[in-house]
Amino acid sequence: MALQLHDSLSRSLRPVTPSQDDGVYRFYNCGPTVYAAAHIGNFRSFVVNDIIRRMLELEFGADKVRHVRNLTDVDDKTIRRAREEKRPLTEVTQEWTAKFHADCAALNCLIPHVEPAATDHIPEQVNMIQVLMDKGNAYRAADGSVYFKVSSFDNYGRLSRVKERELKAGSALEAGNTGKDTSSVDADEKEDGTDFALWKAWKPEDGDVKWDGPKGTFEGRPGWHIECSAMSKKHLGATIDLHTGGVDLLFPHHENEIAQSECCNDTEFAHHWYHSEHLLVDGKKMSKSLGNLYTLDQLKEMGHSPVALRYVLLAGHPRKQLNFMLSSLTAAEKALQTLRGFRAAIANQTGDPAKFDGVFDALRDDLNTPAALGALFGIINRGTGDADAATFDRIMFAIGLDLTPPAETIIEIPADITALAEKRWAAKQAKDWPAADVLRAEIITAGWTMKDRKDGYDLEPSRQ
RNA sequence: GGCGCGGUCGCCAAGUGGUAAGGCCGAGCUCUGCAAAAGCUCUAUCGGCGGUUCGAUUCCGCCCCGCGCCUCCA
Repeated sequence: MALQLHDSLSRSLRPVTPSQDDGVYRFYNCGPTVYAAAHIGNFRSFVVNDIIRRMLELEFGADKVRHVRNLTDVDDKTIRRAREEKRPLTEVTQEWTAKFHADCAALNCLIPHVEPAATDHIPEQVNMIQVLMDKGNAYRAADGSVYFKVSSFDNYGRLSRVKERELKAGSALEAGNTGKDTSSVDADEKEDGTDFALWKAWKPEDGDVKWDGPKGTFEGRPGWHIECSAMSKKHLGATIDLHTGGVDLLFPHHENEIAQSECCNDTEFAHHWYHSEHLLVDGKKMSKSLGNLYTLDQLKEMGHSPVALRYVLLAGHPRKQLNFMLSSLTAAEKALQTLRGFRAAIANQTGDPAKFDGVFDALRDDLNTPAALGALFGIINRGTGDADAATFDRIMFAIGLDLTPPAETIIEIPADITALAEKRWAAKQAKDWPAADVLRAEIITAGWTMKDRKDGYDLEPSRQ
């Protein structure tokens, strides 16, 4: 079975194949906006993309995959953050980029081949906007901003099936079920409500964040969507094999990218579109207002490991909303232990690679990670038999689970606890069971767990 | 209002037109003085009502409930 992925444009499962003669598969994954720590929902999409990357490597070879993921380092949010903290924009974005990289590493994500930043590609974006203006697909508004003229692109709305972006009677906004502030939406200067910004003229609140714009426009900065069009073209070419991101990017972001790129390049932008679904927390989308937003650091502070989070993210189908619960992390830690135990049990054993075919089949079938995990445990439950260690490791590579046991944390054991443990051990050696039991109870009360071995014991702090 | 998704064991979660994977929790057992660890065993008829079919959890229709996007969010 060949690798197949769902394609959002045709809404069907389509095989994944390189379209260019060099056999290199090119894919672009919309990356983070670096203004704060990414939350675990963001990481769901990056982990899913990491599995795509890994599956592509297994499918075509590591040297036949080109993976690009951008960094959005200039937009309203980054600028606001810098202004609030009275720091230069680059200082803020570099800080959060470093944090993002650290989190990705902790989650065992492979590093993209290219990680272009928007601010490093201003000329490319300006050029693209220039072309669009020259072709009549974009216009300059009175304030010097440039907008894309949606009506100039017939295919607009094909991806999202949203033909009109205007507010209609009965829309969410009209219905009043929104408390969001729409005053900052740059609607004033647009010829049509559906048009979107390619270039945003400088405003006082932008501070020193500004660049020269296309000819005849004012200083300013690029709109959000254009960076992906420009950077994808620069690093992967006018037509790419796959473009990915979270569902929320489907509209307007990806719809707009298609419009810009296809009008500019006169060729298909992406052969294949893949969108991962949202991670929900306690049944709702994460949001600061609901207070159900978690970062990797927060989970670590609660004593959970990044691998456990990765496992939890794998436990749901990537294209289905996944309901995250903290208890899932505990379940994941246990499952991971089983995996580690199995791996240790088969050590360097060789066996029948075909034994694990079901796991790879599930993965190749639109990245069905939960089914793959199910198949894996099904095999594990039938015993170590002729399990092939190398094949097992390939599975771990594919889903990116690092089974290396978490580094032994050095824990200071208080002297009084050690003393109690020594006394109990002595009582046990003397077969004075009542005394031993009393001492065990005392140790437990003190918050520690004494685990006996044949030749000694271990002490661990009791988990809350 | 438009577009889309989902409702499967206590929790998480796959799946198929022929009576439902897996993980966690729980229960019982084995092994250990106890505990821990490990091993074994056990636990669902798939939101509701109709329809199609020899047969539906799986296809169609309606209803109920939940979620997402439509607003520079992964």
